[in-house]
Amino acid sequence: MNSILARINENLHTLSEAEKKMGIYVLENPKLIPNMTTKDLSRKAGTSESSVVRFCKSIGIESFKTFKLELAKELAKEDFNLTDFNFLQKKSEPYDIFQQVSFVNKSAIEAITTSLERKEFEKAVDKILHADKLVFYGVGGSATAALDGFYKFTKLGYPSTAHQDFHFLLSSIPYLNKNDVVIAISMSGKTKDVLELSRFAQKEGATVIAITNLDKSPLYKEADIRLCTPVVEQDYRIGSIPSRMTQLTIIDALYLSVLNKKGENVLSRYHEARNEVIRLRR
Amino acid sequence: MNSILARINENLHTLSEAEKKMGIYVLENPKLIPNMTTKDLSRKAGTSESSVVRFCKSIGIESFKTFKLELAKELAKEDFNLTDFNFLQKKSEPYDIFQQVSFVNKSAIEAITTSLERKEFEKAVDKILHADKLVFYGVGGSATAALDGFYKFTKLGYPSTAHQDFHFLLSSIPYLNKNDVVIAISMSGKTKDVLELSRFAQKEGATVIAITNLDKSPLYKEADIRLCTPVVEQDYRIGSIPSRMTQLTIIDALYLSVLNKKGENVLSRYHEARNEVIRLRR
DNA sequence: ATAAACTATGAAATTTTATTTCACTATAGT
DNA sequence: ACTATAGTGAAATAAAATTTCATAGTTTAT
Repeated sequence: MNSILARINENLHTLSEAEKKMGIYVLENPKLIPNMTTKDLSRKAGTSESSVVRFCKSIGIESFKTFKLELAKELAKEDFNLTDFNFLQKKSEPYDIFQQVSFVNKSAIEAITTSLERKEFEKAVDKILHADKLVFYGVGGSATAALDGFYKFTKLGYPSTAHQDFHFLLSSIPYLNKNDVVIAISMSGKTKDVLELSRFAQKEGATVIAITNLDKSPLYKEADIRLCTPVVEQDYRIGSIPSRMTQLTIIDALYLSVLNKKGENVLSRYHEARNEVIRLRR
Repeated sequence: MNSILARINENLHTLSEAEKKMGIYVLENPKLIPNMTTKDLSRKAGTSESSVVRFCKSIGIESFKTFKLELAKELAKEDFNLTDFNFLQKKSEPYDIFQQVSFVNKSAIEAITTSLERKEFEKAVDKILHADKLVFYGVGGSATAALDGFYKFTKLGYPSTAHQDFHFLLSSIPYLNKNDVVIAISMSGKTKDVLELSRFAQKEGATVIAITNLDKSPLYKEADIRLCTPVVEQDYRIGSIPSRMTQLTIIDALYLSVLNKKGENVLSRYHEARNEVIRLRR
């Protein structure tokens, strides 16, 4: 089965009135969509252009253009359906599991293009570029990404933190100012600690960049800049595995973009540290 | 072969100067086209927006929009080709960098199949399944993977550690026994701390599973079980980024395999913890 | 050699399409 | 009954695609 259409079908009941009309029309005429405009589609589905755009966001795709593109691609494939997640039902052999998890991780990374908005990403890079201090915060499955960000941006010379301890971290927030950035990482966008921390930081004037699922969660709504990860199949066995890959890829992209923009200035220090690492290795 | 690209290739010599530039750019970067605008493409190809539109007509496609759509569909069908990593050379825009890093990460994961040996992987799963305690150790770029492993296997009820502090960690090694496992993570396989630790652990009777590049490094030679990551392009800008993805994917696969083998027994406790997490979220 | 005719090109204008904002409505919670 | 909130489409705005047009460079005819 087809993942975008399947996703629409599954979530049909969670959608609002106008969005449901959209969903039904799309499910009935998937092949027509890629050649339609928002106006066409809104007329056919009996809604408005704004609802078309909102519908795309609701099913986890950042824009109507991307929606059309992805749908076209999927319909083109039509057969290649390895997207079947109940592989863990039966007793699989370890090596099968390895191959499946590779596939899932790969697909998750592929899907980021559908959820990450270009403009938001550019805003994030720009903000970080001019930031004084960075705070990375994520708990549970998102702690890995926070640590990774902390590690990478420290290498670029940013005073950064990524403490796990919420109360410890809280005490550092009042020292943040307008040029400081909190990177709040939470798959669900509902994690209480992450939310509290980002609210507090905003109150103190810092900017909050959220790395979170494209979904109308509190964190999504409240963040200043949103870097969205795709909503992937939620199977409890896989848990946060593919999400963590997408979070990390976004961190990677931020890091490389900032490194690229900083240019030669930072590179010489970077190399200096690197050479020391190699020297100390022996 | 691919009909649109083939058509461009065949007719390249019949095209005018500006159109030829277009054709060459499209042939070199077909995957990027569907997400580009006329402006993007005209800049990259060194022509004007009008030439982009004219180019589409010249190769027999009525509009740029249709061109993008058709190209996307075709590429979706036969997705398997290029594996070239040297695109981070020039000054790129943030969003380009994002796309490139996604691609690199994806490719790296794909490549694990070529480096990870099935038998070694099965041995590793089996060993961990019967282990009493686990120690994850990795420094620098590999610290993320160590932390992630620590986090995951703790969820499965294993007494695990993943400390950063070498000397602190050393003091716990003499308490390891035959059933304990050290997962030593190092890209190069030459990192001094990781090597020392794994030698010490082996002397005390523990088993060392190495997650390291497929290469005749000291760690590769000395480990009891080798889970090899593919050797990917070593560009200092990308650094350890793709390697870290492969390390994490291996950890994921180990985790899921162990979870799967443990079966129902562990699942009930797992769910218990999970429900608490969800409850505490609100 | 020179003018006329033609061609290719990019800048700018126009049209179309997508996205955002905003005011209004319905509905739920107090 | 009164807020607060979510959902909606009309209208405004932004972005993207397409067309027009002036110009520069070629070719052709005389």
